[in-house]
Amino acid sequence: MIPTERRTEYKRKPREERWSELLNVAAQVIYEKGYRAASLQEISDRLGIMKGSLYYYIRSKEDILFAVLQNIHEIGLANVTSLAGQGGTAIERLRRVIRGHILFIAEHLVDTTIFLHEMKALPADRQKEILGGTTSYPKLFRQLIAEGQEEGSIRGALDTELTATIVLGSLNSTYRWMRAGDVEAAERIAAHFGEILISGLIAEDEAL
Amino acid sequence: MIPTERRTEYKRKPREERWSELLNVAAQVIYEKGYRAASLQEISDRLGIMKGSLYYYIRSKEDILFAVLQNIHEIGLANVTSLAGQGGTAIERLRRVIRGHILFIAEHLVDTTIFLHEMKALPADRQKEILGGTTSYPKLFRQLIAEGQEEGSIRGALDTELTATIVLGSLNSTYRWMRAGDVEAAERIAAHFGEILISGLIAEDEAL
DNA sequence: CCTACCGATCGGTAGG
DNA sequence: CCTACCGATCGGTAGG
Repeated sequence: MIPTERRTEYKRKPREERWSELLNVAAQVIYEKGYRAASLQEISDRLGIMKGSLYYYIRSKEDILFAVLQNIHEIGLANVTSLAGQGGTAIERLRRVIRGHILFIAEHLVDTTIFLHEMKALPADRQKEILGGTTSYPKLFRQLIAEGQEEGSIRGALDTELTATIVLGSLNSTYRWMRAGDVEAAERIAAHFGEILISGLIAEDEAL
Repeated sequence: MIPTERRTEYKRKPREERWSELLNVAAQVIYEKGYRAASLQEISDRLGIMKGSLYYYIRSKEDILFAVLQNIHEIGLANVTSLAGQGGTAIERLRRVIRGHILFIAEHLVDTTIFLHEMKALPADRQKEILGGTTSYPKLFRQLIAEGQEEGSIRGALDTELTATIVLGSLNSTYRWMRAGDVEAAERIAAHFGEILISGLIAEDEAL
C-alpha cells in the first residue's frame, strides 16, 4: 500500500469528541474484520488522522478493545438489571428481560457482536475487570429462574443453572442473524422467544 | 523469536497421514487463537516441520481453513439429515435432531467452534462452495417445523422461518460453554433443550 | 520436505 | 496531532 498521505484539510477536534468518534469507528472496523485483523492503519484512515496519532489517545491497541467491551457490558447489564427490578412475578420479570435483552442486542448489534466474539482476545485480568462486578448476566438469569421455580411458575425439575445458561445463550445467539436497528424485526423475534421459552419453562399448562 | 531450528530427528510421513495430522493441528491452533492470529509458523512448529514445507501440502493458508470448514459442515449435515430421516412424527424427529445435533457439537467442539466463528474469513465464493449444496441446516429445520405445524403438533401461530432460525441458533449457541467430549454433560444439555424447546413449540398441552 | 529468502504489514515510539 | 522511523512477524516462493 502507498504510504497514507496527510489530508490536505483536517480539523482538530476536542479530545472527548475524538475519543468517542475513535471508539465508534474502531468498533465498526473490529466488527467487520475481527479485532486481530482490524489494523490501526485502517482505523486511523477512516478517522482521517495518521496512525501514529492514535497514540495520543491510547497506549496500546488493546485499550480500544477494552473500552468498547467495557462500555457495552456496562450498559447492557444496566439494561437487564433495570428490567428485572421493575416488579411483577418472576415469570413476568423474566418475560420482560427476554424482550428487553433482545431489543438491546438489535440496537447495539455492532458492540454486542464484538463482546461475544472478542472477549477472549483480552488478557484474563482485563476480562475480569469487565465481568467481575458484584452482579453479572448469568447471575441475574439464574436468580430469575430460581425465583420462578420458588413461586411455582417455572418447572422445578429443570436444573436452575443449566436452564439459565440455555436461556441467556439462546437470546445472545440472535446477534448472528439479527439486522441492526430493525426494531420491528426485533419485536417479532422477542415475541417468538417469549412464546417459546416461557411456554417451555412454565409448570403445568398455565395460560399466560 | 529465534529462527526455528530444524529438528535433529524428524520422520517423514505418508502424505495422507501428514495431511490429516496437519488439519487436526491447524484446527487446534485456529480454535485457540482464531484464524487470523493462527500463524503458519505455529502450526508447522507443532507439526515439527519447517513453515515453508507446509506449501508441499497447501497453496495458501486459506486452503487449511477451507478444508476444516468443508469437512465439519459435511459430516454435521449428514448427521442431522440422517436423524431427521429415521421416521416418526415430525415432533419426534425434531426431538431426535435436537439431541443428536447437541451431541455432535460436543463431540466436534473444536471444528464446530471454528465453523461458527471463521466462515466469514473465507471469500464469499468459497463460503458458497461449502454451504451451497441442495440441502442445508436451515432448510432441514424449516422443514421439520413446517411438518410439525402441518401435523398439528407445533403451534401454527409461530412463524416457520423465524422459529427454525431460533431453534437452530439456540442449539448452536451451546458451543460457547460446552465442554469437549463430555458426553454425560451433553446428554443433560440435550435433555433440557428437548424439554424446553419441545414444550415451547407444541400445540395445546399435549403431554410427551 | 529443507534452506534461504522476499515484500508487505503490523503495533508501536521519539521528537516535535 | 504529524513525521519518520523501528523490530518483529506475516504469508508465501525459488530451488533443491
